[in-house]
Amino acid sequence: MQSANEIRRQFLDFFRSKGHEIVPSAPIVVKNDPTLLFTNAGMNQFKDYFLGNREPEHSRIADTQKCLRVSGKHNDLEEVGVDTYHHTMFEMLGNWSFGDYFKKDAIAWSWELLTDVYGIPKDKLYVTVFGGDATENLPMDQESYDFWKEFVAEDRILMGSKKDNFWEMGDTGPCGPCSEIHVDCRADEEKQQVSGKVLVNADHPQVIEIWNNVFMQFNRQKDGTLVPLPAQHVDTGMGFERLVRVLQNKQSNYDTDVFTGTITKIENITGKKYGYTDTKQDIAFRVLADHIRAIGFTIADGQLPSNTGAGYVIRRILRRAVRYYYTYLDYKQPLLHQLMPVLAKQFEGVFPELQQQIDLVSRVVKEEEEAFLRTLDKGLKKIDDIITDTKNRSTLTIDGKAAFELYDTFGFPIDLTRLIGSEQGLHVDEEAFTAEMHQQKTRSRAATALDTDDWVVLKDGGTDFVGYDQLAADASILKYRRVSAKGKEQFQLVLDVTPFYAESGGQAGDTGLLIFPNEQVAIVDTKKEDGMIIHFADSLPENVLVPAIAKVDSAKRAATEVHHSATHLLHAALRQVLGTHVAQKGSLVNDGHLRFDFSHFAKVTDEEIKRIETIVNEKIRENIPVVIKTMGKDEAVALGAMALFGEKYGNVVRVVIMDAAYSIELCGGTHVGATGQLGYFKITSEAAVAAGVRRMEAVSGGAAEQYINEQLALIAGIAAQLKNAKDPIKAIERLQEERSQLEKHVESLEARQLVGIRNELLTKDEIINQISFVGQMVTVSSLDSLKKLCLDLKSHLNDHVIVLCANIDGKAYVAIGVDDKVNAARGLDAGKIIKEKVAALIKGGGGGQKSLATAGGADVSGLVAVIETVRGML
RNA sequence: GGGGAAUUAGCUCAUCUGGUAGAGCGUUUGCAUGGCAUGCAAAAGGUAACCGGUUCGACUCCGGUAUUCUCCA
Repeated sequence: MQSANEIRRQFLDFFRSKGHEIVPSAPIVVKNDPTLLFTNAGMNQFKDYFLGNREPEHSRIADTQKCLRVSGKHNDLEEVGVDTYHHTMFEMLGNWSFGDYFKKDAIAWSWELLTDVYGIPKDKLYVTVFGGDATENLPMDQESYDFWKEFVAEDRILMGSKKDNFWEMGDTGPCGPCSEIHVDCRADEEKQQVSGKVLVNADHPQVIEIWNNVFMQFNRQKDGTLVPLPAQHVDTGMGFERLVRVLQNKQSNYDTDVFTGTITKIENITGKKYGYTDTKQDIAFRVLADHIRAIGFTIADGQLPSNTGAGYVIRRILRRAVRYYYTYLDYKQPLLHQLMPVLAKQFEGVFPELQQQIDLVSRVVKEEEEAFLRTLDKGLKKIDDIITDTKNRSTLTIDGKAAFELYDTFGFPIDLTRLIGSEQGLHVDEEAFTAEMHQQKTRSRAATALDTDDWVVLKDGGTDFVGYDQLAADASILKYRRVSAKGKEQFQLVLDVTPFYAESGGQAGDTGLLIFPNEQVAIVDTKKEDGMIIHFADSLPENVLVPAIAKVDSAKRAATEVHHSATHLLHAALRQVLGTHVAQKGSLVNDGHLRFDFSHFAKVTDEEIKRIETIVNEKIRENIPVVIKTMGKDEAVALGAMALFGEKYGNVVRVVIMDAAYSIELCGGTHVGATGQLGYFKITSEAAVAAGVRRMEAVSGGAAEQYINEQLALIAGIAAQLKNAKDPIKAIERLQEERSQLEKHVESLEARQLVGIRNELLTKDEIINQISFVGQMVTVSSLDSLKKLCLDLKSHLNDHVIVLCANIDGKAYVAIGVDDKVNAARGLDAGKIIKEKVAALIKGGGGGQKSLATAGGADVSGLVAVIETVRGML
């Protein structure tokens, strides 16, 4: 039996032998594309070639691409693991022709690979071709049909609908018919009963599509018409996991050696056995085997779990995995991180990025698991309360609102609530739960509602970016549009020539001015979208057709460049001081400061920070010229340039060098001319952002100078307050020490004073009707002391009624204590006495308990009457 | 970006509707045992995140700030 690794190798070898260039997988995490969080198809990284925005370096390419799908028509996260063939992360094998070969070769090669190389019996295969569509006026794909006829019996060539066999990238753009290959994996007796023909494209688990060949031959215009493309392309995708399942003759993707390694490991860890069935326990095995791949490779590509965007998707996948092992494998500690080494080893030869960062990834996963297990623990406590409450209300329905609160506020999974409820014979009010969920979604959408007008196109063409060399340029507007969010209106402008740097690689977008003959428009930000440089403005010029001078705010740009160059110096210094495991995990550079996230497993000590600062400042004083070159990627790597995990680089890269022996980085940002321009560098903070990831913030240039001045002013201020003590720190320590001693002293004095008053009051005890009565005016400093005094007296007198009155800062205060026995025998209640009798006498309010109550009021003259009134009640 | 929640002793957390801030673990001390594991007893430890308001009285109610958690986008 061929192993999965051999099968993958054979695919790549086969297409290499047909003249294809084999390229690495693009990162699974997509950056700088707001429409896509993850790579979800093999062609993603080649989109620009099909759109004609970029020229491919090879006309024939093949690869295996890491993809992730967590939503879509057939791929809901909650379904993964339940069946035997859906996945979150999967590999897509693909071969591409960019204006090179077309239908004939693509069809012949796919047949050759499947039947000759892989040896799939021909009578297991069916193919589909596009059958035409009358409403679109599209003919049937006769060409493909004819090419297939050479290999396949005609009754195995099926006609497909537009839905299944016509592929489009979007509403407009390249599109064309496609041809799929399906495999019938059923047993012979089943095949005799029902022909595989009718099961193709019918969601049968054993009759499955394994390969899709898309033939891009049209371009769809905005008006919906189709124009033949000048260059025709081939885009194919073969699901690797399915292919392996077919070749290894298994019923389920999870029975192939793509997954058995991790499943065996899970068996070892949990002591449970995988049983190939649909029990919850077996589903849990599949969920873990699937999810661990998605989690491992996304983190290796630099995306940490978080509470927004792509990071939130990873967090959800990870938590679903935890939920399954926690509930169905009865394993209550972190498990996923233990699988990571097995996975990394398995993919070492294909996707080495996981093995290279195995410590970091395992650590991040473990920490994330621990955090969620804590969340579960807290939720379990809360759900106990909810169940008790439900039972107390003598109903079997758990309040939907309560279930939602548990989910929404405490992150407790709703399916666990259902499960635990059902163990107690309860069910969740699903309708109310869904209603709450709906409200939450509506609220969020309303808050992020973005109203975008259509582009108003003035001129065709692309943008020429000149910002590396110039800070001003003559420019005219190519197109613009209005965007409004939450009542704020903005305009986006695209220029034919621009010196404005769009936010990228952590460097903030430029701001500046568009200077027209009669007016100026402020550019408040610059960002990239779909490869366009978009300038944000709060208003439009009167006449959008007039050329302008586009002028970048040069002071701000310069300050930003200082921080960007400082980031490179810092990165190199970190690797020198902490070790070469330090890799960039995120970066932010603007005119005010820089922020740099990097992998490292311990707090950076004060001493290390000093050494890092020293190195960077030495490099600044060396005044090293910053050399920027474009060169081949291989050449750059050979020079020792640092490239980032999870970044996709073209074959020609921009390299920033600050002393070839010190710092060489691939970077598209803008920099100072020589390091001396940085002036000074200072780290302002160091902290953890996630397991194994630290964050440093620093300032350089003018910002550093300002920072130092502020710090010095602060110290001067402190010293002045301390009367310029020689050692301010010691002076503060002494002050704190003195303060706490004084506090203790005052406390004990007061306590002693209260004891004195108490003893004196005890001598004034009168017996009235067998009740020990104390009613006196006292002098104390606070209501609290009055209360304490009353409590103290209570513990020294049996069968007591105590009334203490005080004038504190001109306000009247009363505390009344009644012995429990007196309360029971005579019905005297301190709280009631205060409310009903005392409060009115002193023109105030009050209350308390039966045995002790307090009141306060404005009228001090009423206090004598208070004592007499209570005496009268005995 | 929007909603919800949490913040109390060194740690983990109680304190039902406003009315005397507690427990377990840990720490210290003493006692028991030749020593250790341990057992018993006692003590110390609090600006209830921070700021403001309502109230006779606020850990508790209201507003703001900070940090953390969580759901949605």
